[in-house]
Amino acid sequence: MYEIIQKNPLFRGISSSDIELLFNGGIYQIKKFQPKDIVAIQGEPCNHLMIMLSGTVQGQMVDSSGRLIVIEEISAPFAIAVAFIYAEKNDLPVSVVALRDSEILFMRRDYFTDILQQNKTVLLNYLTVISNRSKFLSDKIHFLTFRTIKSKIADFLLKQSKQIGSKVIFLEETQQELADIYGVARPSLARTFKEMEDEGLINIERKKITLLDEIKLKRLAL
Amino acid sequence: MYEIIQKNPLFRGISSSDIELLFNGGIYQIKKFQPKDIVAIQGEPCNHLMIMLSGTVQGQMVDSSGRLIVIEEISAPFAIAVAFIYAEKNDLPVSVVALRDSEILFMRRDYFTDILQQNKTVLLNYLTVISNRSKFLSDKIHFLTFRTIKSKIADFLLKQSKQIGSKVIFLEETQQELADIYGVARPSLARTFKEMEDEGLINIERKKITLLDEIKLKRLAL
DNA sequence: AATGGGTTGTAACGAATGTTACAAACGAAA
DNA sequence: TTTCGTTTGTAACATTCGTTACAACCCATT
Repeated sequence: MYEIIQKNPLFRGISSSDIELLFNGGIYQIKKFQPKDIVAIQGEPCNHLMIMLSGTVQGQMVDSSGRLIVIEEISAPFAIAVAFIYAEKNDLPVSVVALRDSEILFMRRDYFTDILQQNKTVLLNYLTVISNRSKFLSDKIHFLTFRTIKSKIADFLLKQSKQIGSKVIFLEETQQELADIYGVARPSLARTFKEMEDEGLINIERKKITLLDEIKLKRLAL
Repeated sequence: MYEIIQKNPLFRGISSSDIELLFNGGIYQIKKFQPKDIVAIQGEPCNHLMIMLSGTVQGQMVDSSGRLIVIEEISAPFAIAVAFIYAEKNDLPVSVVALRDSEILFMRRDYFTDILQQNKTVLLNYLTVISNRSKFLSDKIHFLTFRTIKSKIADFLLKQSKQIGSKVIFLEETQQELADIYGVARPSLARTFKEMEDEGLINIERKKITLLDEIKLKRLAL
């Protein structure tokens, strides 16, 4: 277990033995979840730090018409709800749902506060993690403000392409999963992909997408 | 100046004299801005903490079609960019524009880090501030995922009403300003207001809005 | 090879929103 | 009071997207 925790950004640079010392005294609890189990519910207060020990969960928001929007996926060794436990209104903004068999370590905020005060490295790590988190959320807002689906797709494809360093992208998600990430309807997504192909921006062969005109794509994504 | 800084949530519970000590040694710089002056530009790295000493600024995002989205307004004695200075990719997600004559204190991240290490109260304040910030951004995302303008308006009116404790709301913003906050077109906003009046949800007399059917409004806003 | 569940492609239609334009109403300053 | 810039109300039309439905396709299993 401590090897996994050691890989968590919060405990970067801390030795296994130090982690063992910090976690000593039964200050945590480990729960197991199966796929589709609900780990935490949108709107409920969040007083625990949750560290993924194995598996994957998904942060989901539901809007007024019942549409599902996937905010993010989190796998071991990362943590959930890091940024909320110290907020004055600390109710969770998302529901957390297990995608696979998962083990999650729960630690009460008080105990985590003790760790922060005991260990300066963890504290500085925490500052970085929570700042990155704000950046992530801001980027998400930026993404959601794209008005057209075409802009969202252009942004998504360019980021993917940059990340893997190739103009040929193999999609790992189904159209439905992409649609949930974008917060759009699946057929609308497919239609837009086709329009972009017709316009010569990309080439699509099922899951394989080739970027043909990056200049126009960049213009679409700002 | 120190009286203003003392009112900033980061320095809550710190005495004026202690603040004077912390800020001693020319570790900051004060700049003045006039309305429409640009304080910081979207996409540029952000290595300074900025504390408003007077005036008001606005955080704005621009999307691919040139639409302006107002993320927030910040006035003295609050701070700007608190949540980003420690992020690994610390480029600002918004542009900051002065709305009124403003004085802003700039402090390099290094110096602020020193303060965090010197003073535990400031550190704990910082954790709360940055957590609140994440909560704010998440709420913003939740708001942006409302698909219809009607839902956005319902959510906005209910929050306003709850805040002032009255069913009668006097709008402080122009329609254009509201449209920028919502990320919608101004005539679309006016049309939707009218539709909601036709449906008996609200009553509108120019800037005065009366909530008539809170149950249906709540259903719209989830 | 045949079957069946899931994924993708596509079309028709309606709903929501954006765009543009202009008139009416307001309010501050002359 | 008049004037002028700003704000609001409203309409017509275009665009984008959602909804629903169904066929084509893929692929793992039988």
